[in-house]
Amino acid sequence: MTKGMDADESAIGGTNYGRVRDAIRDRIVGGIYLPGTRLKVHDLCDQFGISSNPIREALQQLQGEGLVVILPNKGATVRLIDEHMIRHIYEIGEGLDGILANRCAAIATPPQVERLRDIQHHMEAAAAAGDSEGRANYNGEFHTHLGAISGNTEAVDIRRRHQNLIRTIRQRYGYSPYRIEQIHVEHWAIIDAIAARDVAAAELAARIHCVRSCEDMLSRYKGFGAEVSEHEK
Amino acid sequence: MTKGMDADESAIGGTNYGRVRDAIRDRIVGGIYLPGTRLKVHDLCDQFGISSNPIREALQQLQGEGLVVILPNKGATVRLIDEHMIRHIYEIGEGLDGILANRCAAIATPPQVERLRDIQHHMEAAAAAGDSEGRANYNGEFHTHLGAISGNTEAVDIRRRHQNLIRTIRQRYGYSPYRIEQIHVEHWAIIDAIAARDVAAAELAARIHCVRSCEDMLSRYKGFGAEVSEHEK
DNA sequence: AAGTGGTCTAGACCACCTT
DNA sequence: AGGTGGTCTAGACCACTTA
Repeated sequence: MTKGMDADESAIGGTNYGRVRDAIRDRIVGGIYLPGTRLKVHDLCDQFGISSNPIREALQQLQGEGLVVILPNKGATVRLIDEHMIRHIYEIGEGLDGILANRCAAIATPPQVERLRDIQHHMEAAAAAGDSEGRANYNGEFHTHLGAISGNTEAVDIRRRHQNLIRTIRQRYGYSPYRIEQIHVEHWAIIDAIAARDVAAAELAARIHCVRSCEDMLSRYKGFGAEVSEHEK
Repeated sequence: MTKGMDADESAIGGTNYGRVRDAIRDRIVGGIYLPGTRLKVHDLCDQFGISSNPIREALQQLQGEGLVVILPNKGATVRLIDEHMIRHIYEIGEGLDGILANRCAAIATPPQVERLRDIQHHMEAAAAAGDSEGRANYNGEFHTHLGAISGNTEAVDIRRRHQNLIRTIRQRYGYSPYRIEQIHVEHWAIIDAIAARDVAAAELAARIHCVRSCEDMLSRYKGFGAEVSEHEK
C-alpha cells in the first residue's frame, strides 16, 4: 500500500508529477477545465489517487507554462484570458512569426518547402471534408514545421505555449465563417515567399497572417459579450 | 520545533518556496551558481534549513522561468547556454523588441519619450564614471521602460527572462571595449525614431540594436574558447 | 471559532550509478 | 550491493475566510 504504483496504466517510465501535469494540461487545453476554474490540490489528490506533493509540483510547472496562476496561500486557478492578453499574444506572434518566416525564407531547402505545401494541402482537404479537428491539427503542424525549419527551438516553445492558451478560447468562440478560407490564402502567401527566398515578403506575409488572426479572434470574443464576469482580483 | 518559522528574517508574508526561488534566482543571475551547476535538493535543504518540498517547488518554478533544467529522476541543474541558444534568444529579441519599438513609436507620449532620454543620459553618465553596475541597471531600465510604454506585459516578461539568462553569461564574458559607446548610439536611434513617431524606423533601430548585441556577445563568447566541456547529455 | 484548503515536515521508497 | 539523491506519502501546521 505504500507507494501508489499499483495502478494499471502507470506503464513504462516517468514521474507522477509529469503524468499529472500532462493530464491537467490536456484538460485545460481541451476545454474541460475552463479559464478561472479553481484547481484544488485535495480534489486532484482524490482524482489521481496520489498525495499532494506531486500535484503541487505539476501545478507549478503548469504555471511556468502559463496555463495556470498560483497565488501564495490562495492556490491555483486556470489562467484567465482577457482582450488585453489576446492582443499581447498576437502581437508577440507577429514579432516571432515574422522573424521565423524571415529565417525560413533564407534557409529552407526545397524538400522542406514541399513539406509545407503538402501539409497545407492536407489542411485544405480536411477543411473541405468538414473535419475541423483534423484541420486544426494540420494547422498546428504547419506552424510547427515552419518553426522546425527556422531551427529556433526557443521561439517555437513560446509559440506552442501561446497556442495552448489561444486554443482554450478558440474552441469556445470558434472562427468566423470566411476565416478558414482566408487562412489558406495567407498560408500560401507565406509558402510562396519562402519558396522564392524572399525574406521580406515572407516576414510580411507571416505578420499579416497574425494580424488577421488576431482581428478575427477579437471579433468573435467580443461578439460573445463580457460573459466572463468574476475574475481574480 | 515543528515549523521552521522561528528564523529571524521570515518577516511579513509569503511562502518559503517563494523565498527560496528568489534566493536561488539571485545566485544564478549573480554568477554564484554557474551554468551546469547541480542543484541538489538535500544541500539546499541544509542551507535554507527547511525540508525538501518547498525546495523542489522553487526549482520547478525556476525551470518555468528557464533558469534551471529538471530531468526526471536526475534532478536540477543551472541551465547551460550554448551558441545556438544565444542566437535563438537574440533572434527572439529582434522580433519582440522590433514590435515593441514599433508600438512605442505609435503610442508614446512626450513625457514618456522624455523619460527615455533621461534614463539614457543617466546610463551614459554612469558609463563615463566607470560605474558598470549602474550602467547595467540603467540599461535594464531603458528596455523596461520601452516595454512599459508598449503595454505588452507578456512580451516584457519573456524579455526579462531572457535578460536573466543573458546576464548569467554576460557577466562572465563582458563587453567588447567599443561596444558600450555603440550601444548609446543605437539607443539614441531608437529614441529619436520614437520621438518622431516613425514606427518603421523605430522597429528597424531596435532590430539593429539586437543584432549588434548578439554579434558582440558571440564574439566574446567564442573568444573564450570552448571551455565548457562536459554538459548534460 | 470553525472550516477550508494551502504549505511544510519527517521519513519512507525507489531509480540510477558505482563498486 | 551499496550509496546517492530524486520522488512520494501521511499528516501536522497555519493562513484566510465563513459565521
